[in-house]
Amino acid sequence: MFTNSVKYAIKAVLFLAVNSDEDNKIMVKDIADPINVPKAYVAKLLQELSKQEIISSTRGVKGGFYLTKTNLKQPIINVIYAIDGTYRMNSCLLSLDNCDKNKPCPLHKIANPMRSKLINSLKEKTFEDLSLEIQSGETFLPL
Amino acid sequence: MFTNSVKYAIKAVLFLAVNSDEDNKIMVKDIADPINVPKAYVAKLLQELSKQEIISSTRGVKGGFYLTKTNLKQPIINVIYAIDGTYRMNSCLLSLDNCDKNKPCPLHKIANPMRSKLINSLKEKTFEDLSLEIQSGETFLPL
DNA sequence: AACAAAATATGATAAAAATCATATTTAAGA
DNA sequence: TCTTAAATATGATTTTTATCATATTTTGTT
Repeated sequence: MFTNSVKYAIKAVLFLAVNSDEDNKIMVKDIADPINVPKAYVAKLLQELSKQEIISSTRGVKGGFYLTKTNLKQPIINVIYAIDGTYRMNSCLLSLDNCDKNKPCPLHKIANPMRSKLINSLKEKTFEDLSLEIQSGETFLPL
Repeated sequence: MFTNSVKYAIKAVLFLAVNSDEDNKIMVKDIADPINVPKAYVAKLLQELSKQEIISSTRGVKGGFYLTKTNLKQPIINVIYAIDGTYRMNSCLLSLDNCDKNKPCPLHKIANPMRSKLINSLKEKTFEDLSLEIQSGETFLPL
């Protein structure tokens, strides 16, 4: 469904959502382990997310990654688009370019309503929303 | 979502569902082109599906691939499981091994109901069902 | 029986994704 | 201003997926 990169990126962002803010920046080495992602790999992903202003960072001593209030308001789908691009999430199940409502592929009717709903949820739910659910113990961000 | 291999395999199976039967076997070279998949690639996939008895084949002169009545009764998910295995389709969106109803990951609530529905549809719909929809012009199996 | 036409088995190559490594730049503190 | 600790930029390596190629086996036909 998602690439490893996106999965890791989402985990990292949610970890930041729960554990960081402007006054509590977190270094790569303190993120990688708890979310169970190789350090060098997550470093690269965080750098990319930072460049795209999905998350925030400062370098040097006392630096690290963190989320601002503004960052927190973003929908989770931003992470997916930033790392995987938009095509993968939005293309037809069989990757037929001309598949649409008027000329649906055989899996369109089966899959599309659900895919649309999923995408909408991913556009609706912000980092903050998901962070609150984790903090309330409704959901879990494990190893 | 799916690998290319699964996409190609589904297209090939549906092409056979519409165009073949015991008396009308189709050679690899006559499948590859209409479904727009490299010949050597689809050959390998068809051989694998045949070995797993998802589809039927005979070799030698007048041979080819085809679907029996029994083949046609199978759910489309069989193709997915045969080519990609079961893990990819069934694992949690974040690939967390211990994600379940009791300890849901942050995306579980968003994604799982829809994923379950999709999987159920793929288990329900047979090759034959989809073939009939194509033949009736409801859906399309294009390039 | 010999030939030809098909799938099958096997493996080689190419491209993409995942992973790892490191020199450079920036910022804080002594 | 020097040192140190962090992200950043860049790219190398490994693994997986996608793709291609071919010798072997089987089956119908002559």
